[in-house]
Amino acid sequence: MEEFNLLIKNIEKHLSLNETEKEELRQFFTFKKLRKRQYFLQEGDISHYSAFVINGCMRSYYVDVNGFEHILQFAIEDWWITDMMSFTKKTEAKLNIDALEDTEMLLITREQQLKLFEKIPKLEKYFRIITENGLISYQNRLLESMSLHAPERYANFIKRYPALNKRLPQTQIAAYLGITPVFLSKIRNINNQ
Amino acid sequence: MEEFNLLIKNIEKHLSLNETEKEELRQFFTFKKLRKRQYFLQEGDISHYSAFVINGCMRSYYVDVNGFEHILQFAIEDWWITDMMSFTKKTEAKLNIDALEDTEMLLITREQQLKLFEKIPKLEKYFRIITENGLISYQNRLLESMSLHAPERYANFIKRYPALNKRLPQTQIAAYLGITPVFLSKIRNINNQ
DNA sequence: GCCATTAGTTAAACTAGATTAAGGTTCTGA
DNA sequence: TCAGAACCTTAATCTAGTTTAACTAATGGC
Repeated sequence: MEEFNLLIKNIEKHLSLNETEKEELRQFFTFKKLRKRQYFLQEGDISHYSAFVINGCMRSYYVDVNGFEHILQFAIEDWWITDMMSFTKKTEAKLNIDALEDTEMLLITREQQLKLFEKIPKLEKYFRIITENGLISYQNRLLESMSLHAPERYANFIKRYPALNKRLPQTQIAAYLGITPVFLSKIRNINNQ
Repeated sequence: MEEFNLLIKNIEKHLSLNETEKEELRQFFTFKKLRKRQYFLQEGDISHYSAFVINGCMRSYYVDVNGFEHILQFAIEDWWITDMMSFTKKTEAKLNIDALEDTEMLLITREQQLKLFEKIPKLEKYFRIITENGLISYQNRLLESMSLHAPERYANFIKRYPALNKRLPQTQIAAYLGITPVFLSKIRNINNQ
């Protein structure tokens, strides 16, 4: 199937697979489509799956006591997304994950993932690297949120994800930057003068 | 050597090792002591090592353009610390790491780590799990920094690390919470009334 | 195709937390 | 042992970003 090629390409950035391995790999994943606005995971549920996005766009976010959404991650094509805490420890998810656009993805359960590591041990390396990279990007995000003002954080966001800046509504970008849409509107306007 | 026992215990929380493996493991690590205030890593250098703390306390922090320090992580006994970006990609570190107390630790280089994975493949699992947990805690910290006010973040800090709250000077805790020492003083006083 | 919801703009009033400053205490190293 | 450094407190002033509100533009579900 066409969908697997993106995943295989992604894995092959880090290690090489022979044809048998590629064939085996497929058995461990299921394919799923989500409509725009559809939930992939809701707060309080257990995140049985980790998702690799083929196309479209997802987000993971936390809803605070006042009902405000705080976006931790966007995932477009070629990215992984899950609630890592819930996925690895089978605890109730604190995060929600839903689709911002119609989205296609490949899913794997934690159980299947662990079996996969036994069947094709080098995939443990792949997921270690993916996780290292995820850790790095959260660390970076935390660092920026502590040391930069909103206009600088927005400037970095544009530089890092120019496509997302055009593709996503301003409310979502504001919820990612940790500011209100009102203030993002102000920042954008100051930038345009 | 006595020092290795803590590391082995830590590994054995996640998988079991036989005596031969324990013996092999030792070859990959070096032992190091740091005096209080001594650097383990300076911004701009390459983080050749990842450190497992045996006793004492370290911190990783970022110094912003105005010279203010923002602490990303404290590491006391039984914790790992490094600049993951620099360690895995051999890029110039953005972070500084130094000792807040006299500290003893075990070090491993990235090259040795990768060799270790070949020699004892199940240790790749160990480091995958350690990295998953690191990712979870950064994710959690980001989430709190976005959705909670300083007094609530401080309350969580006390709950999570009661020992550190007593052990560390207020300046360091403030730099971890992302507030000024002046404001932390205020929070503490309001709490005591 | 229309009405209701969602998204964006602008501006005024407000607040969490920063900054500055001054005074007091506790560490530390030569 | 003592001088400078690091640490802590309190209070006044300031500011980045929020809140509220009133208006306009774009979407989408029936």
